Amino acid sequence: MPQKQKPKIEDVAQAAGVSIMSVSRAMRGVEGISQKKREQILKIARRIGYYPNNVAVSLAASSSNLVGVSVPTLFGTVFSEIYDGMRSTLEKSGFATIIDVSDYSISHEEAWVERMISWQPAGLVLTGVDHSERTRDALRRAKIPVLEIWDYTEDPIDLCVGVDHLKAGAQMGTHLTELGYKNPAYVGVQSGKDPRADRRFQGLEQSFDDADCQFCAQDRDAISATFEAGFKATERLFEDETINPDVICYLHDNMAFGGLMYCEQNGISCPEDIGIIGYNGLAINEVLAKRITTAITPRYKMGQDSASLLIAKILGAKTKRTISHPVIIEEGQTTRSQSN
Amino acid sequence: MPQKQKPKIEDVAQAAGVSIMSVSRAMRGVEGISQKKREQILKIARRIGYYPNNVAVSLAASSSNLVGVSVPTLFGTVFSEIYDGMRSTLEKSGFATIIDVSDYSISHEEAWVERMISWQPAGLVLTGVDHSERTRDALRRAKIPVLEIWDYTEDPIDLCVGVDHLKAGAQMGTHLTELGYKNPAYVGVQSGKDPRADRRFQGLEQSFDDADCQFCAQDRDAISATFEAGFKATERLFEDETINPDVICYLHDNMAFGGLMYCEQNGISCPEDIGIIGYNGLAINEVLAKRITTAITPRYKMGQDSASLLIAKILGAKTKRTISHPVIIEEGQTTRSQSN
DNA sequence: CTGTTAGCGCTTTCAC
DNA sequence: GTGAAAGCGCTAACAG
Repeated sequence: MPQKQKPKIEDVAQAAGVSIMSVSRAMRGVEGISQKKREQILKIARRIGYYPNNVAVSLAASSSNLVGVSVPTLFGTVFSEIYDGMRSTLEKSGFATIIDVSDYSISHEEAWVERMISWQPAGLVLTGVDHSERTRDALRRAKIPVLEIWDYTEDPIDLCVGVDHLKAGAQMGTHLTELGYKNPAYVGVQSGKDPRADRRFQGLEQSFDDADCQFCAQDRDAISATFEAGFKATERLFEDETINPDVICYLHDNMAFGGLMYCEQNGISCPEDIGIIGYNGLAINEVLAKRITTAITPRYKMGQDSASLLIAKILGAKTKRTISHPVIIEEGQTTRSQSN
Repeated sequence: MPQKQKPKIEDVAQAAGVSIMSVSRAMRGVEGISQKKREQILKIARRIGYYPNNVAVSLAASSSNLVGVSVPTLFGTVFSEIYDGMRSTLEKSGFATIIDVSDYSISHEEAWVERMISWQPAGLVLTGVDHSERTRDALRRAKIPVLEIWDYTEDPIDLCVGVDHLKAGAQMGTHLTELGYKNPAYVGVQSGKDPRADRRFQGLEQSFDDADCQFCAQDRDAISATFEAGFKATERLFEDETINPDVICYLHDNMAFGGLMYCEQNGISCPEDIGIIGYNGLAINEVLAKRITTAITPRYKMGQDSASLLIAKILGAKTKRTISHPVIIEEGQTTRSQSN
């Protein structure tokens, strides 16, 4: 019969006829107790429905099994997938995650980090490598393992697992110039909002520059990278008769899909009249008659790797500090060689 | 100059020349301290960079500002959107969320609830109304406010905000029979995996039954409701020449989109040869030439309402126990009247 | 291997 | 309005 009140460690100790320290050791699976006693205690704990109070555990041990994760958004599946990979791996090692959605705001992230540190988390995961000085300060002082994800730097606060977006942009640009595209347009969001997208854009620019081309237009009116924003931006692009791109580079597959839809619905043939390239390699691509040319990012895997690295660091194991994941250019049917 | 060590309440008290109790009261914004003193203390706290240790706060107060949220999946944007509405509302009231992804497993949920209770959360949010007896037991004993979301019941554990999926299914079915469809097929996932989808299916069945029709086929091979699963299931459906549906009801818009793609790529005209109906009203629909007929669920709003209700309950305010959100049938271009 | 003694940093309670 | 004392439930450090 379970008791009325929530059982505490003392109740287990009493029921088992041992000290609370023995129960503590048994529950945590640490050394310093005989195998026999441990099993007995665990059995009794289960019987009376005892679960350690995590709050008390964390206070006494001065650290919790919480990991704080800050992502800019949960829309668009990109961060959902990264997070999912991370969460499932962390969970296996007994960590729980507290999530934050910063909406791409550095100051939001800053406030969250400060609040989060009050939970004495075992680790913190931040998206990107752009943080406020105050955030860096708080992190430094708290001495908590910090992992930066999605973006890549050789010189992280602590650990970094991500994609070199500058390089990814350059790869895409090179791919396009090799196909013979000469007059690219760009569709994205407000400059400064998404640093990774901005870096990819720079990479694209460099590659095109190397081929003596430059962007004939940039549409950055969108607030977020949705299907509809891609559709609308493409509409604006084609309504302006002074520009005449041969390929449109979209921030993201979802925007690219919106753009593709605009073209199909307005008699613009792709890839004949216009090339389209996205980014990420999202699931929707799998079912399209005309698969979008894109750069595939290994999101779930990245999440898993991130978690492994962070766990290693938390447990004090030696690990590399950074992992850079390459993107894979996937040639779809929305681009083709221009040399005919 | 901030100190080397992480400042505690005592440091603030010393710096301000008051007792730690005054600092405690000032920080929490509770009564029992003069306005003047409070402001002084807060200023000093800010200056030396003091943040209350949440773990200690929670232990002493026997309750935390954490809210646990369990969702079956983060793919497909449905739960991301609900969660986002919830999170943003909770955050405004100072709550942080710990998320769980149960992968539609009741036993996973059970284990998580038990672990989560150890954090003395202010509240718990569970997806659906199907839980193990042991989960219900643990919840009852913990006396924590519990909110069930997405599904709907008049008799929740505690609070419930969601959609009546049986009714939603029936609405869709009635819509289809009124259009004159007589020979429906169903595409979903394994029966028992997603109780809400099963309930919608029942609703569909009832409506069709009322019109003396029944499902000519059901494809439930899929493990999850992805674009690709919808595509493949549709392929299987059309490869079987013995069945000849006039409309396919999909578990979810993503599957419906996959199905639509299969049709377009295989010379099957929609809505001429086959009708298609989805569920949820996802963002992708906004940019399609042929918008998918669907039932729109107010996901973000539901998240906000959920959070408001839970917060009210946590703060001890009187509120209604349940909110049922209606779905809105949106007639797209993938169905049409059959009476010609 | 086992148990005792001090806290972890804060809030509750109860004096003043 | 203010502060001293007594925990919240558990673990670290030590002693046996």
